[in-house]
Amino acid sequence: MGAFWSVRRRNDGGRQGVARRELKTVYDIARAAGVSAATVSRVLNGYVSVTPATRDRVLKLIEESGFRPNSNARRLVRGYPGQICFLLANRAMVHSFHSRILMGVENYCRQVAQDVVFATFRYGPDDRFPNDSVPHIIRERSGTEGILLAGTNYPNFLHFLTSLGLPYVFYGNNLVTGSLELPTERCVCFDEHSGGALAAAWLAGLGHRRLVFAGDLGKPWYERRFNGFRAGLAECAIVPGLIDVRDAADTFQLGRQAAATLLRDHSTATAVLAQDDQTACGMLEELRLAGVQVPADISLMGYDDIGEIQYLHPSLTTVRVPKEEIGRSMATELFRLRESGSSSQPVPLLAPGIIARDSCSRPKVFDETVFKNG
Amino acid sequence: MGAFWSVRRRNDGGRQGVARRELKTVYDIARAAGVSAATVSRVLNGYVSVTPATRDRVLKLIEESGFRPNSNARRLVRGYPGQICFLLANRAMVHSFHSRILMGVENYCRQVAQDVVFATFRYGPDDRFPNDSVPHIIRERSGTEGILLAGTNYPNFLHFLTSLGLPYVFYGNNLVTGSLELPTERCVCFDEHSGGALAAAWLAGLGHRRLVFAGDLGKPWYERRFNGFRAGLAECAIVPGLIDVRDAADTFQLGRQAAATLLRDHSTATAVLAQDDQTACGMLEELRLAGVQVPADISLMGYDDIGEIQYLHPSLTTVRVPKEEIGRSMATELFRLRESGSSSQPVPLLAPGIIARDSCSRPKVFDETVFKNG
DNA sequence: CTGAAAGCGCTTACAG
DNA sequence: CTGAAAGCGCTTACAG
Repeated sequence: MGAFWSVRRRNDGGRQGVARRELKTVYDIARAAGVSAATVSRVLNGYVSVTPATRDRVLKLIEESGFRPNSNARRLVRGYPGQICFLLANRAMVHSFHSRILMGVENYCRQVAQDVVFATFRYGPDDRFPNDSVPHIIRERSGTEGILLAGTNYPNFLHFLTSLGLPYVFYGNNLVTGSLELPTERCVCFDEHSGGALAAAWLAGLGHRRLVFAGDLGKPWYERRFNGFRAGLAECAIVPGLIDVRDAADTFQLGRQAAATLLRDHSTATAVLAQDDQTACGMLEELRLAGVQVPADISLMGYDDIGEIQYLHPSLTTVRVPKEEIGRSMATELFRLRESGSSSQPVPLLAPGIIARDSCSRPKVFDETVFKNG
Repeated sequence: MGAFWSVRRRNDGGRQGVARRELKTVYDIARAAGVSAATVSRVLNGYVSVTPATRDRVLKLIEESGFRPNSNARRLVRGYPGQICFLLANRAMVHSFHSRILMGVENYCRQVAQDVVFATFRYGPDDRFPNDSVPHIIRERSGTEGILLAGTNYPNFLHFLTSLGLPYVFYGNNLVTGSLELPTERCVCFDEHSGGALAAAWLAGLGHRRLVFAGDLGKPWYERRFNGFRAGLAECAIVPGLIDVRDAADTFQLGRQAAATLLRDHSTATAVLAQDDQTACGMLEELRLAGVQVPADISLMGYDDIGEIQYLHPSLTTVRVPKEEIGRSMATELFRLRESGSSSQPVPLLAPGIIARDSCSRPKVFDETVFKNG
């Protein structure tokens, strides 16, 4: 084995940058090419004001020697960091939802040659932030263009970043503001309310008249989904039932509890919107155990469109959330912030959609009055 | 709303670093404190050779002004990057498995005050790597301490990094070497073979005598799992059946196909080890559709311990893979590489374990001969 | 214990 | 089109 892994380290003609000599700085290249460091720099940066002959000579040396410019020197002299920080707050893991946001960020940054620093941070809504408690990248200046705040956040940390003069953009859907309104500046959101309304329209369109929302209204984001759902149904003169579960160990368990409540207290319901996909998974499980068929006996809809649910049986109809787009939008917004100085106009809300799969169908007892009233 | 978000930006006594004056460099601090920049630097770096009085004066200025040192200047002069790069190769997303590895990396790096740059990269096993095709952070020098290679990788890229003189450590389990042996240097692996053997011992211990492995042996990592499984069973004089499916759209579908084959060709089997958890999910689904009960009719075991499967019904018994530990080990190994110059000794294999849940039980027809022979 | 000075490796006016 | 020189903001021998 050693053989193979060594053998291939031989000089392969310079094509892959095996060092012919030690040319580590622009001065080394300059000396070898018989030009000044300034000229090497110009070639490196693609300035047109360089004679082709000179340029070729320098380029050849660079390629042969495998020279790569020192990024810290570049950043220091250019005055900008060339990096942004994706900060996942108050989460134990990169779950599939935030993973997609991260991918959106990374994809955009790759195109604009910016590095993405990944960091995590846990804090409470009333914490202060002594210097040694915050992520390393925040403790120094010019380490990052700014912060992309994902995960769950509270106003205290946003204020802290403001006081630091550190630009940031946050994922707004999971910001906990208490009784305060969501700020619209530096905030990237998708329209949770209209996602709920879309779900309402979808289920009502299938002919459902007796609908229920199942979720934890203690969380503002779920409350917004419910409000949208209710508003959407109001247009069809329908008032949804509500199963508000707040004390579950996790959202899957919450779903199971919600389904138990559903069977007990809402036995005439023909369709349910769960607060999110994971909750819907829990409900599906509990319904199965109870011998209730989805969608034959009841239609079940999720919210988020996490990848895992397409493999459920039945596959889950859900509200699509533009996760990659959220990431991309957060990144572009941060760079726009730099250009335009301080806070620009509010970022437009991103629009959700419906992913139709197998967990929703027309209700068993089709109610003609829907169309008479509609 | 605007009110709230502005109001809190007022000076809160300097505690949160609201700038009293513009003190942006060590020279500014030095002038204000009546000392030299060198002394400010000493305070910043915690040197003991500074008079308490001087130190306090400087510290006070730093705190009041919210001064943070320029990280690029520090890195340039110190000569090390203060960052490492987590490179996810040939993957469309951060799935839960790699997400846990990333968390292991980030957790460790946070403790040692290193930033983690997250990047993705797609390439083929025969690609060359012209400068503009590789991730930005690789194109410059001193941008990173080295590369942590996760995802699926091929030797050509490792050789390329070697030729660049860029230190790296790779996640070995998903390295595709063709017919070549896995290198042990710079390689962090968990012991896939022994995970398979553990699964074998577990199932045999439950009394199973007719067992099957379901997976894609075209992938070396699944082949290693199978080999371990077979070796483990050999100790009980059992030869497992094999369902080798190679043409599935994804591992879930692969599982469904495998289950169909199982029912058709291995109807006497009492236990199955799936190549991974996702495959087991597919099998579980297909078995359910066929009216086969798990574990009553057949025991089913996964491999990986991804978080999603604990909510399955029945919850899935699986092979635990130390994902966070893999991440942590990759990071420590990279820093060790820097200390000890070039390649140190091989990294020890990380050990898998068994997570016992509900999908495995004793076989319906308990075969006494197991104990007679064992 | 502290300061003056050099230096990290680039880029960019400023001249020519 | 090209070079000499200054400067980005730190840290670190070297003196004292």
